[in-house]
Amino acid sequence: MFQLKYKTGDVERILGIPAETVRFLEKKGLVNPPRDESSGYRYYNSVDLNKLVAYKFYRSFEFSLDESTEILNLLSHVESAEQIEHHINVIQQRIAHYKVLLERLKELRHSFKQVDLMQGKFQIEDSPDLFLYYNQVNDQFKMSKMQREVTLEWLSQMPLIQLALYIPQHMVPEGDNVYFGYAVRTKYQEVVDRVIDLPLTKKIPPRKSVFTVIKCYEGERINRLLQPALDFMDEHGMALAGDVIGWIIHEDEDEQGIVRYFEVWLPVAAK
Amino acid sequence: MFQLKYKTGDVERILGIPAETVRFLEKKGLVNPPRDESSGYRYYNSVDLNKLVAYKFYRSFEFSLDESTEILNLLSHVESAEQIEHHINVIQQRIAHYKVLLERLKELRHSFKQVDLMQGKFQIEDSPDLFLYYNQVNDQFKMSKMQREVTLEWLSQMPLIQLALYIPQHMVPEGDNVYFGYAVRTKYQEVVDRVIDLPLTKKIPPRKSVFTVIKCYEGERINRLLQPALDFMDEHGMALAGDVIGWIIHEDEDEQGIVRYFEVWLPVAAK
DNA sequence: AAAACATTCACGCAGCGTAAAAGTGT
DNA sequence: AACACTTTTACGCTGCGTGAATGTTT
Repeated sequence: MFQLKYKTGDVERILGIPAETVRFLEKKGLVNPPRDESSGYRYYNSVDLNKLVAYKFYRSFEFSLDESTEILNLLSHVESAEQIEHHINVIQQRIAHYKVLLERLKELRHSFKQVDLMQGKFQIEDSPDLFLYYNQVNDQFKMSKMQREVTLEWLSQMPLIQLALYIPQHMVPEGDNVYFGYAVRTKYQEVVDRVIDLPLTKKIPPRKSVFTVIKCYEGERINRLLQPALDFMDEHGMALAGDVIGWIIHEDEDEQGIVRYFEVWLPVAAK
Repeated sequence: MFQLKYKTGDVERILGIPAETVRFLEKKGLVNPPRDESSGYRYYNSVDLNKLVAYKFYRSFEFSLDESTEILNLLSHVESAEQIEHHINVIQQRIAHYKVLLERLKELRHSFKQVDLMQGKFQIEDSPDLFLYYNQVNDQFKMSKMQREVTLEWLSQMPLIQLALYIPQHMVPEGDNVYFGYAVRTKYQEVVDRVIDLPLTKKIPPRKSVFTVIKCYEGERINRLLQPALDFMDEHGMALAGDVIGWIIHEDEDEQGIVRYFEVWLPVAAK
């Protein structure tokens, strides 16, 4: 009752690895079971089975198929140890990356919460400390070689950047010019290092501001929608004291059409 | 010199998104630029471009294409906020998962280091605290329905499990029986909870042991290779006091053929 | 003669990128 | 007429899984 050879289906039954997957892994060079001459059937032995298990083991660390196969078939224990060492770095970087994603996701969640909390309401707070760059004026994108290059550098820094807007003080509330681009909080130092010397990129220090959320239907001018914030300043003995910054939170659609929500900060000073 | 419409190539130049990718994203329903009737050329406006940027933004959080498209085109800001909330959980779980991987990788690194440090050397230490199951005796895999099911449950717990071996005390060094299967350290409580009541699964408490690394060429019997460890015990006034456990570290190939390294623990007591 | 296998092949998934062939714009 | 540009189509990548059509029987 000895059975030291296993067919593809046996492997599937014993290890739960689908037959076609086992054949696929053979094509990739992981195992190489001998064939029965006449039938073409593959016969695996216990070493093959354990190699398949070991393969699953390495794959579960997210080593690639090729890496796993190398470790199991090609590399000495010293070389494998180096691969593992390297993979430890990969995983550590991945953890670091996800931690940053998490922080940014929480910022994003905070922004979304502002929509219902702050629409039509006003609050005095320091504007975020950031660097800002724009490549779009109203509906028109800048297309010079230089602007393209700078834009690509900025876009490569997602998701640490925000899709930002910028309105010069003298365009509030009667002007029409709105500048769109990207912003990054200075706390994301690695991004700041990369954009700090780029042309058209400027530092916006935190300033005492009126913060609010703007609801902007299609065709409406953001500039004019800032009027209620100016009124709020007026009531509280303040006046606009600098350029407006902000960023988009979301685009919704309701019965009245497409609507965009923006967080905005309007710098203020005592009148 | 107004240009409010952008062709696919313009998008590529301005945003660095390859033209074919932009068309692909159209097929997926992210954007829907109008076409020039006669030429079939697509014309994008600034809203399209910003949607593509926003898409990249959400993708960089590892939202799927479908999720990103939903958030940008279908969901209200309240629904989007829920998606983000959910994604925060996803990312948190991913971080937790990678932290476990990292811990296990460091254990793996430690095992590989033992090969050069402990080959032919012996050390008294407590064996690891673990649960163990086997489904292979020498070269033969068990194929009963029950054993298959238990095996699958164990294999689903990778990479928290080890590919283990087990040698009954009376098989050392003269016997031939070696049992192969899987082990998990008791510190991985979530795995232990799943295997603790499975048949053929037994708890191996930590025991004072001789620890060493075995180098085993093909055809050699591990049982006999344990003799040096027994000699070491003898010299130090100890004797084998229980079943041997261990696990495979790696399979190498050198001039003499295929060689396997195992970490093994041989329980001891004073003679 | 049928049940229960095994084989190969093609196609599917995500999320694009690349290269080819044919048509268009200036 | 040259040349840059656009279009569609098909195929590649990773790591498999599924299903069909055909052949075998440890």
